[in-house]
Amino acid sequence: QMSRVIVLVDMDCFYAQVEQRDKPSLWGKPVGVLQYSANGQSGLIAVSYEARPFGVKRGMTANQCKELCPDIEICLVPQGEYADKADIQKYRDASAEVFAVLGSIDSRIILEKASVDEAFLDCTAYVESRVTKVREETIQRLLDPACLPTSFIVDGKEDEKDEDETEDEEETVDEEARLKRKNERIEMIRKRKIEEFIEKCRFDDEFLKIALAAEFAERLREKVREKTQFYCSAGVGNNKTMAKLVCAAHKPRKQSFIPPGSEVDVLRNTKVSSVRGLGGKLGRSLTERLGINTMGELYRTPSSVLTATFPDNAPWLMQIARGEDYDKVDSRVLQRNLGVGKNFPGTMAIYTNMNAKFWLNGLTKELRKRMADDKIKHRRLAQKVVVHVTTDVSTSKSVKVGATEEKEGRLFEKLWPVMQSMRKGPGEGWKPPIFNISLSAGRFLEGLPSKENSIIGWVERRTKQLEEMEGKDAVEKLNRDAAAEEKRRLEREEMGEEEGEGEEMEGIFMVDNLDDDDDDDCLIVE
DNA sequence: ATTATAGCGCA
DNA sequence: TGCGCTATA
Ligand SMILES: Nc1ncnc2c1ncn2[C@H]1C[C@H](O)[C@@H](COP(=O)(O)OP(=O)(O)OP(=O)(O)O)O1
Ligand SMILES: [Mg+2]
Ligand SMILES: [Mg+2]
Repeated sequence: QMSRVIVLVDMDCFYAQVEQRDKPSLWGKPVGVLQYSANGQSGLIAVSYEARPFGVKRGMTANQCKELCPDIEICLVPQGEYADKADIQKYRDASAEVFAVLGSIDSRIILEKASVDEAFLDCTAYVESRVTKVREETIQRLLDPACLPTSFIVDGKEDEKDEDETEDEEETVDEEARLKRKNERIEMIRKRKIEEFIEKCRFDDEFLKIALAAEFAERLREKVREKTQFYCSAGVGNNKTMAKLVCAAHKPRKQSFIPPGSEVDVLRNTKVSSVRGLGGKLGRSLTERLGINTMGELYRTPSSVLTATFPDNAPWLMQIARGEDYDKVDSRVLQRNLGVGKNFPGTMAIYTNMNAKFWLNGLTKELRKRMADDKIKHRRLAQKVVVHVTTDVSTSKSVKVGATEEKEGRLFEKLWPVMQSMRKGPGEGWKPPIFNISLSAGRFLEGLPSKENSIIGWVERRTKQLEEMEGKDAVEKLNRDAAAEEKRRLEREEMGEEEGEGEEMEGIFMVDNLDDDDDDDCLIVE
């Protein structure tokens, strides 16, 4: 089949950049983002590039990283409102800003949200439409050094000759000058390789399509930077696996692409564990059972051996080793489910009925807030909530269905019995002890009942105004304010009795009236 | 390390 | 469809 052109965009030290933007004095400084949990368990979940040369790594405690990098600035992940837990909403909001840019460029591009900070883009249709343009003009444009200013070719021949540091013959006293000359040489090699690549584009459309996607990615990244202040990196390849792999080759603030046909060379010395899908048990068992450490070794393993050892995975493994991957870019920017959860490790485990109820209650409130946000923002309602309880040995899980629509206010009453059904022990105690509770809402039904439309309509009009006047941040806040109001409405409903439709409508009318008060952002006037 | 998501195979 | 399990950020 026709070859595809895939781009993977991944934000650089994403949460750290969010904190740097929040507090601009942190730009250019070593920054770590620390996730607390009052358990005393806490670790870094993001580390700025300035801190990485010190050896600071994700997972380290504040003390550990202070030892390696005394000047590191530690930022804390916000805490939840209802439960003593981390709340990463601010990073989701920042992610939404980035995706607004990614989705606004060209309607022919298929966009898949792969995580809070990365996206796959299928640019095939877009580049196909540009391959047909006058070739010489395109080539001249691409040859301009300003066209691919942060691009690197990755062909698997990197450590052949002068590419890496061949130490200077002469003894230099001036460390700075030495470094400068080294960088100049790296930049020279970079430019030469790009030129070689572009020259191939004259007669080879496969090369040209990659180059056009790289040009596109340069512009896209610049636009992300303009609109959000965040830097990112990108990888370009013929499939998701290669795009993702090559993105990591040059980071931060850079992008990389593979000359068509060099995939196997790029993979040759790649550790299996760094390939998407092989970072876990499968990759480990490749090493343990067949002694395979690199993708080159996997490539050379006879298919009979692979089939005998991994019958289910052998076909996929052989494709991936050849640099082939037929996984499609799935046009999807919204999450399929949303959840909250908390660990209770070791001695923090939950042993009592009361404690179980306490945490389920807090987590339910956090979930309900998320559901209210999602409802306003995406106009959809979760049809299913899953309660997951991890105990001693077996991780038990149970689900709960039921039209959650409009019943969010009674969520806890619904979930508590589900949770109790997982209790084995009688009386006050809870057996077996619980090490994790997580809740997740999903199976969304698109669209809202028409009775919802008043508040939605208000948000829509207000969104337009704010976008013009104040930008994306204000819009995110507006959505949350509206969700908060929605939540309060549900709480009133929960409190009490039948609760008149009148009061409800009144709240919304008041909101409606606010429309003309153009300087008032507040939704609630009670 | 902790807290999120997504997707697969099986019954 | 529910559940356990795997993989990833
Ligand atoms: N294991 C984890 N647990 C919790 N949060 C995580 C974990 N891994 C990553 N995150 C969060 C914080 C990261 O800033 C964000 C994006 O992850 P990721 O892209 O892997 O790293 P990064 O963006 O911090 O650095 P890089 O520049 O290497 O991409 O997701
Ligand atoms: Mg990243
Ligand atoms: Mg990432």
